[in-house]
Parts: sequence; C-alpha cells; structure tokens
Amino acid sequence: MEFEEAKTKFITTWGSLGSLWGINKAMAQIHALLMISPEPLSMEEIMEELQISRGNTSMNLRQLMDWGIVFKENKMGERKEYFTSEKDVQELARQIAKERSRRELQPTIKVLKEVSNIKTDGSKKSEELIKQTKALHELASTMDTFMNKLVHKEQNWMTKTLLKLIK
Amino acid sequence: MEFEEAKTKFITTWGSLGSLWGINKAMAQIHALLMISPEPLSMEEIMEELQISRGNTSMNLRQLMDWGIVFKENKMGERKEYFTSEKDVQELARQIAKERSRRELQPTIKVLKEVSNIKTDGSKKSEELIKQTKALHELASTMDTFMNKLVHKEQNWMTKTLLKLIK
DNA sequence: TTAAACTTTCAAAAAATATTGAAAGTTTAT
DNA sequence: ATAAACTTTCAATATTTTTTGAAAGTTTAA
Repeated sequence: MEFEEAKTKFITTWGSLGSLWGINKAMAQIHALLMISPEPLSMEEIMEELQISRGNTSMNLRQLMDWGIVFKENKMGERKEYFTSEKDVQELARQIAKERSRRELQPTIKVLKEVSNIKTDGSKKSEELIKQTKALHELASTMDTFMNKLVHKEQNWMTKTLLKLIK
Repeated sequence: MEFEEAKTKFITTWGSLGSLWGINKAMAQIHALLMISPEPLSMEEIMEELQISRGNTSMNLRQLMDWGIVFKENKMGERKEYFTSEKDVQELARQIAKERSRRELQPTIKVLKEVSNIKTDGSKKSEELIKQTKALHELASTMDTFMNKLVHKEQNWMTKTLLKLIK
C-alpha cells in the first residue's frame, strides 16, 4: 500500500467510525484529514480534498471547534483562515471523554436520578422501575466519575493506568 | 412524578440515548421497556406499549438478541414467545463492551495497523500519516485491551476497579 | 465608502435510515 | 393434511439527517 491509498483508507475508516458514535461522516473525515496533515489547511483545501461543499465544510469545522479538537489558525499576512487538529492523541481522547460526558452521560444521569426517586406505590412494576433505574444510575455515575478523572489527569495517565489495570 | 410518567420518561430518555451511540430508537426503547418489566413480555405487549409495528418489533428484538442483552423465553403451555432483558446492569455493561469492541474497535485497529505500516517515501506528509496512525493504533489497542478485561472479569470488578482508580 | 476576499447561514434537495404492513414462512394441535 | 396461531421478511413509504449552493454577512485594504 502506498501513501495515497493509505491516506484514503484512513480517512474513510475514520469517517464511518465517527458515524457509529454520533458524529457525522463529513465531520469525522475533516478531522481525519487534519489529523494527518503536517500543515494547517484552508477551507478551500479541505473542500477540494474531501469533495464536499463549502457550507458543509464550514458547519462541520465549527462543530469540531465546539468539540475542542480543531482550531483556527491565521497565517501571517493572509486573510484566509487555516485549520489544524489537536495532534496529541491523549489530549484528543481526553477532550472527547469530556464532551461526551457533558453531552450524553450527565443528562442521562439526571433523568435516572429523577426517575429512581419516585416513591413506590407498592406494585411490583414500580418496585422494578425504581430498582433498575437506581442500578443504572449508579453504573452511569461510576463511568462519569471515571471519565472526569481521565480529563483532569496529567499527560499519559490514561495509558499508564489502563496498562497497569490489565496486568 | 408518579409511576406512568417516570416510566415514559425513562423509556424516552433511553431511546434517545441509544440513537446517540448507534442503536436505533425503537431498539433502545424495547430494551428500556424490558429492563423495567418484572415479567417477560410478548411481542403483542411490546407493540402495544410502544406503539410500533409488528415488523419493527420483530426486527429489533432480533438485534437485541444478537447483542446478547435480550432473551427469548417460553411460558409453559403457551405458544407465544416472550422476551426478557438482561437485568444485571454489570452484565449489561460487559455485554455492550464486548460487542462494541468486536464491531467497532477491532476493525478500526486492523485498518490503523495496516495504514501505519506503509513504508515512508520520506515526505513530510507520509511521515505524519505514519506517526499519527501509529499513535491512534496504540490508543485504540489500549482501550480494546481494557474493554476485553472488563468482559472477562468476575461480577462487580468494574465498579470496584473504577472506584479504586479514582481515589 | 467601496469592493474584493473571504465565511456563515439556511431553505431546499438528496441521501440515509427507520418503519410499516401485508404476504410468506413456521410451528403446533388436531 | 389442514388450519390456527404465531413470527419473519421485505418492498414500499415515511422520517430523519446530511448536504448543497446561493444569498447574506463580515472583514480588510485601498
């Protein structure tokens, strides 16, 4: 496999992986492209490379910036805006963990807490609802705490810890 | 909040959470319903409760069984099939970790390995592609190993370990 | 202030995904 | 063998999500 094929394969794979965890294909592909680009890219270059429209590029770049994994960069003396991604994969993982906790886990935990706190009417059904949502609440909270620890630890903590665990 | 409201809220929330990580709404709602149902439910009952068609119910139940988190159950002397979910949340988490590893992580790892093994043509671009995909490969492998450990450990290991870690 | 160079927005179109429902399939009882 | 009771399949339809592209917006330079 030579460079162009490998590049395409990486971008394509990353793109479809993305759609599996809730970010769309274009967004994941833009991220993949920036991830392996040694230099910042302009909107024009991204559109060209991925064959997507200007509007699409603009909106998805914005979302990637909201996720905190892509940044604007200005080249001296140039009007055009350039974009780079977070290149450190540890930092990338940390940022994703942080955002997913905020967007998905925390709202779910809130609902589980509310639901599990209803008072039982004594029926088997309501007992089961309470029991199961309590258990899910506990599980989700544990995971959230874990992810938040990830976010705040120093460089490399994750790999070290995970490797230690699996021994 | 009383029982019916709580139940609806739980099913709805679980449904939209599901769609955020790649399983569809109906599938997640069926799972939620079974999760809090003290008794196994028939297809008829599921259709009725969630207001979805027979075909939809049938297909999604099958998928849930493929994920290993819903089971068929036969009541003595009854022709109809009944369904229950895995009720133990630890086991649920374990099963989901296992399936996600198999379906998403492992194929991605395979591609990352291939791509990161191309030989450089000396250009900055190909150096960067190799460097970044190697780093992602390492990260993804670490996570996969971690998830696989989860899957094979005894009851409760996850919570204990995570709690220990975050101290 | 004007205009060129660029980016963003958003309604419409396209594409992808989920859902329906009726026909086909299966199993069990008689 | 037949029919009743059930489940599965799948082409058609509906819904949701993504993408487009042109108009509106913004910034900079002269």
